[in-house]
Amino acid sequence: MVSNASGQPTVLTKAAPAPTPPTAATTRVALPTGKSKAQRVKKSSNDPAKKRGNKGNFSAGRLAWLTERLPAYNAYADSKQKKKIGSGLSFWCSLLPDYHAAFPWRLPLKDELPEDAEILTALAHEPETDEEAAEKTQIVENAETKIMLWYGRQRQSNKTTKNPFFVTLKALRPQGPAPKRIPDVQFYLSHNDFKEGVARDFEAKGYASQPSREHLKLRCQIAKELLRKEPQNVRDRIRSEALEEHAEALRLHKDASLGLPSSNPTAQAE
DNA sequence: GATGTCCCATTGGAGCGCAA
DNA sequence: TTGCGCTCCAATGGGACATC
Repeated sequence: MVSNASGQPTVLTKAAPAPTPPTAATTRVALPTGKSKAQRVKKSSNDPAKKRGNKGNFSAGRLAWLTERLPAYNAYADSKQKKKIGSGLSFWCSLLPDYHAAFPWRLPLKDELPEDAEILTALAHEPETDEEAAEKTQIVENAETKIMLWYGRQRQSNKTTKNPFFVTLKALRPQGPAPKRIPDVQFYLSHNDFKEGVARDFEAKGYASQPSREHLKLRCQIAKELLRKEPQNVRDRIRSEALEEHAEALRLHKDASLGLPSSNPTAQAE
């Protein structure tokens, strides 16, 4: 049995990470006297081994292997064809077996492939006990989860960092919820073909002398009554036009959320 | 050189939308 | 209904830097 030299987790943990006490990294304390934060000179290292931050889950060899297949993953993701893993049609159906063939399950994620063929064979040795079989299942599932997350993140970070307008477009996205469909009676009330009729009734009933805060309520009452008296084909027309208008409003909201240009000339001018 | 602090890169997990 | 893909956020590890 090959021990996990790099101490990587071999069990998938679904529970939330235990809260950790504040560390130097999480607690911000005022800088000591001397150079301010802005005065500090950032020195970016070209040496990947000396790069700041978390070193990640994968060895350099594995990263290279995964990176090679990133364009294929991007093409698969762009196609929006969601296929189940195991269906034989998913990107993962070919990638994951290839990965496990290239990197033996007993080799810790952060360890490089050994050059010695004998060691390689030993690392790929199939489990002999139930215990080992369970361990292999966990290791394989763990690795596959990490691989899928890795690809998703690579794709996301590429999209956001390669598009210079991403931040600006994001800021311009609508903050509110999607527009709601107004009731048919409200649509009827504001419809060019019927609003005059409502106004006539409003005048005829002498509602204009009522307090202005009551006007909207009274107009709605009239519209409700008039709509009820309309023939079925008119009521159907109102319903379909209201649905159409709502669908258009939803489409515009979605486009704006995605940062797409509006098809509405007025909105474009703004 | 040792120590303390900052800050970057990466991660896991939750939650949501949507296609199958 | 299921589960994949995506997004967001807090946590983590560790190099860079300033100070003593």
